[in-house]
Parts: sequence; C-alpha cells; structure tokens
Amino acid sequence: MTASLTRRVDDLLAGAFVAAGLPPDTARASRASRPELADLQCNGVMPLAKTTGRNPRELAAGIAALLGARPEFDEVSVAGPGFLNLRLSGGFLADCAQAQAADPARLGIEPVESGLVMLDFGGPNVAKPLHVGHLRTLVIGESLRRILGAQGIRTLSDTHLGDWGLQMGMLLSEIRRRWPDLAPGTLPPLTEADLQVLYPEAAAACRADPARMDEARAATAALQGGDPEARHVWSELRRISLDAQTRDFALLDAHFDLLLGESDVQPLIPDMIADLRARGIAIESEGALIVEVATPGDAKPMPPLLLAKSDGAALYATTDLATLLSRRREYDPARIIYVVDQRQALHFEQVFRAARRAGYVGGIELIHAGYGTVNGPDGKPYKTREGTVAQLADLLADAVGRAAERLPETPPGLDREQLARLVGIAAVKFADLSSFRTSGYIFDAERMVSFEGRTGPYVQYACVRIGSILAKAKAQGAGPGPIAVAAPAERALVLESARLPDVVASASRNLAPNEIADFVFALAQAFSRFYSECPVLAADEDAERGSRLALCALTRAVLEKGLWLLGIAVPERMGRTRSSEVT
RNA sequence: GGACCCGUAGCUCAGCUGGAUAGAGCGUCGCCCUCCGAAGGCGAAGGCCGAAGGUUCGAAUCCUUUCGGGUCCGCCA
Repeated sequence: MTASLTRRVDDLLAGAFVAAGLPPDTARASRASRPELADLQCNGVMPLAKTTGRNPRELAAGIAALLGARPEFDEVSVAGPGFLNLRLSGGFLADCAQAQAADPARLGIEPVESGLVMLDFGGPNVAKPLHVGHLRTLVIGESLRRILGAQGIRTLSDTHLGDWGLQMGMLLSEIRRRWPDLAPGTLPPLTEADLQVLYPEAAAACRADPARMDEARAATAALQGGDPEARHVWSELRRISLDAQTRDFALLDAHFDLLLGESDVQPLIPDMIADLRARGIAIESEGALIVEVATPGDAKPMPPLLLAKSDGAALYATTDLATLLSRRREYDPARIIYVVDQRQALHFEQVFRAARRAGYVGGIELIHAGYGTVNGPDGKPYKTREGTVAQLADLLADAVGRAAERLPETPPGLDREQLARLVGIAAVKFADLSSFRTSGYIFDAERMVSFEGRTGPYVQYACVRIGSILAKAKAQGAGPGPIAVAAPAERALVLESARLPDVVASASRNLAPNEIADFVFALAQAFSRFYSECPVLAADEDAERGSRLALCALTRAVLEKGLWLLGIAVPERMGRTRSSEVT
C-alpha cells in the first residue's frame, strides 16, 4: 500500500529534523490554520527551542532550507515565532491523489494491529420500545464497529438485552392479574403495542402499591428460580419484544453478531458468587452481598458494588460481572467497549474494579465509551407532546416521511420508499453523530430531519451529483485520466480527500465518530466549491476533463467510505428539486 | 454533602494531547441557474470562548478559585 499524504510529509519533515540535528518526535505536519499562507504547517521546532537552547526561527529556517529544494514543495517558509509553512507542489498533490485513488479498498486507511474487540451497545429492554435515547447507542456503536473494521480490526457486537430482573417480574405479575383465568404458563394474545402500554402501567402500579411490588418480586424470584411456567411466558414476551426491536435495528443498519442478554449469563452467577465468597472478595454488609472496590488512592468516594440483595437476588452489576466472565471464556477479546449512557459511568467503574480485584479481566482492556443524554428544548430528557418518552420508531418514521414529501417526482427506476428511507435515516444519523460523544445534545426533531446545510443529505447530494457527472461522461465516451492539480479548488479538494486516513485513525483512537462526520461534511463542501468553480464535462481540454473526472471519482470514493463509516448509505440518485422549476 | 460532565455568534454545535486573525450550520440581509443536479455556490452582519487569577515565547484548550446548568452517589436495570 502507498503511504498517505500526511505520512509522506511527516517522513520528509522527520528526515529534515534529523539532518538538522533535531529529534524527530515533533516533526509532524497539520492543516494550515491560515490556508492563504500554506497548505500544511509544522509547529514542531518551537518546543525544541527550549531544550536545545537555540533560536526557534533559526531552527525553522534550517529545516525550510532543507525542504524547500525538494520537488514535493513549492515553498517552505518560516513565519512568526517559528511556524514552518509548507506549500505543496501540484505534482506532489497529484501524485498523492493518484496513489489514494489506486487503493480503492482502503483509500490510504492504515491497518491497525489489534486482537478481537467486542462492542456492547443497543441494550434494549424487553417490553420497552426503543426510544430516542437508544438512537445514540445504536448509531455510535455501529459507527465504531465500522471504524474499527476499516482498520482491519476484528469486531464482535453484542446488544446485551435487558431481559432479566425485576422488570420481568413486574410484567409477569401484571399479566397474571389481568388475565387471571389463563392456564398457567400460557400467554394472552399480546402484540408489541400491548406490551408497550403494559409495562409502564405495571411499573407505575408497583411504585404506588407495596403489595404489587411484593408480587412482582415474587414473580421475579419464580422466574430466576427456574419455574417452568414463568420461564415460558417470559420467553414469549422476550420474543415478541425482540422481533420489534430487530426491525428498528435493521432500519438503522445496526449490525449485531450476538443477540445475547442478561438472562444468558444467569447460569454462571451461582458459581461466580460462591467463588467470590470463598475468596473473601464478596462480603456481607447490611444483609446484602457486596464487593468493596474503593482503593486508598481514590480522590472520589467509591461505593461498593452490590452483588446480591438481602433476599439473595442478583442485580445489574452481578449480571455485568458474569457477562464479562462469559465473554472472556467464550471469546477472550483484547478489548471490550461499552457504548452506554454516560450516567452509568460509576456503575462501570465499579464493575471494572470488581472484575480486576477478582482476577476476571485477564488482559482485556475495558472501556466505557459513554455518551451524553438526549434532552428536549427545556434541557430535560426528551418527551413528546403527550409527555411520554419519544419512541425511536416514530422519530425515524417522521424523518422518512419528510424525506418522501421532499421528492417532487420519483426518479425513474428508483424505489421512492427506499430513497426516502436512505435520506431520512441519513439526516437522523448524521445529526446524532455530529455532536461529540460525551456531550449531551438538545433533541430538536425539526433540526434533526432537516436536509439543508450541515446534514447527511447534503453529503449524499454531493455523491449523487458526482455520480451524475460520471454517468454523463461515460455516455459521452469520456473517462478518468491522469490527475493534474492546478486550480485552487482542485488543490483544496485533494488536500481534503487526503485527510481520510488521519481522520479514521483519530476517530478510532478517540472513539469519536463525530470526527468522521466533520470530515465528510468538509469534503462535501470542498467538492461543492470545486463543482461550481471547475467545469468537468465542459473542461477546456481533454486532459483537464480526464483529470477532473478522476478527482470526481476519488472524491466520491472517499465520501462514500466516510459515510459508510457513519452507517450512512448513498442513493444512486435523489429527486430533482430545481428551484427554478418551482413557480 | 461528595464526585463527574458542560457554559464558545440570536439558536444548535465543532474546535480542547497549548500555536498565527476562534469555525460550521440554522436564522437575518444581499448576489448567482441560456452552463456538469440550486438538497447548491459566493458575500455581509453577528464573539471580552461564563468570570477571576496562574503556568509560558504563546491559553477557548493546561492548573486554581468562583458563578451558572446537567448528572450520578449499595438493595431498579
């Protein structure tokens, strides 16, 4: 594979640093903060001024003299306290673009050595519909899965269903109350929609009435004790619920290798608890069984992990601990990434600490990649007008509906519904993935499904226009030729495309899909400028047309790769909405 | 009470391993379709980066304090 543009420049810089007698650690180029002065800049000599005791401008001048003569650069100059400004030559840019285009599978993305990575995201609960909060885990989790995959890392995704515990008991006891005449172990004819009202009502009843809560606890105990009738009803509920959730996963293109849940690791719990007890790691406290996870050096208080309630029932942390045990035994991953609400940070810290204390972790790197909460305009958790939590399926349907309205005509040969889905879902995903993972955002349905400006459809649109140009060229018998880079818009386009490998590496390191979203939008913008400034099919010369067609093809490949990393697909065409045709 | 996250343009957000004149979208006001798809392009207006100290050649970025908002803190998941 060919080295990316930044890698080639970094290597040249490092060579010059060494030749000048400087350590090459800071010999790195970044995008110029002032594009009118340079394409790339290097700030690496300024920190060396102190350690070497030499004037930073003189050091920079030495580097500039070494590099300035090379064919890769048109100009290397020194500015301010010691900035190195690099102006790349058109030949070098063309060469880099050509190399990236010649590697369509990777487009310069560098493979990373890593063992198996498990991704834990989604986390739907049985009998609860997916709501807007699930959007983040699904969309971020799927994007991370693809980003790691693009680096050649093997991944396994598991949705970790919430299919156990008191919530199940509440539901079972509620059903028994409402259908008292049912034969034991049979289920009334329930649909997903029925479940969605049943559960909240059951939960409310339990909160309000201690007797109902006792019933729910008893039902939970029966289920966990292996009661066959409870088990059967439970498994049916689980199936109905999972069917509906699987449809939402499919709509969002979230892929799961495993659909395991809390229930799957229950068999491991008795032995695990016995083991922890025997080794004195689990101890009795106020009637419950706990694991102390605080360490003397802690700056913050670290409450103990609660392993079992006074009645012996297992809890959330117990299940997570057992899940970790199970994953190690079954898959022995190098890393497990939990894409779960940031509010559970303490819970994961406790689980990770307890697991380490118990020696359950081995060499696994445990990461909680938390995400911020989705809030309404008032800054509180998002609610619909009716005051209930907004369902994910409704949001997606809204976005798809708006996209459909937007299509004035159905492009021939294209499924209108499928197109609306591609565009609507792209809008939602792009909006979610644009904000930094750990910061929460204010959920605004209008904004989320808008198609103008910094949106998914904007980027898709750039791809579609490129496709249209390439198709026309083909019909005219023209095709891509050798790349030459001359016009400012061409330079900008090539520089932007060349960032893909750096952006992927960084997004992976930081587990931050928003870096990909930023990039893809910037590239689409660079293309839109190129598009308005540089005629392609109507280029003055054949060579120029061939070069620009090749730039179009490269741009589309990079855009589609970037969008794919976000989990966004690109339609072949979008409906024409020429404003001049609207009267 | 303790801990964590966040205060950046009218609004929604990037930028945070320190770098030159702080970015984008929306909204507002202009301009651009006889020309490859106007879901587009170009331009204007709009900022004491919550506040105050500190660290240094240099701070939106790091440290301390403070004000404002959010979140979490053993028998839910």
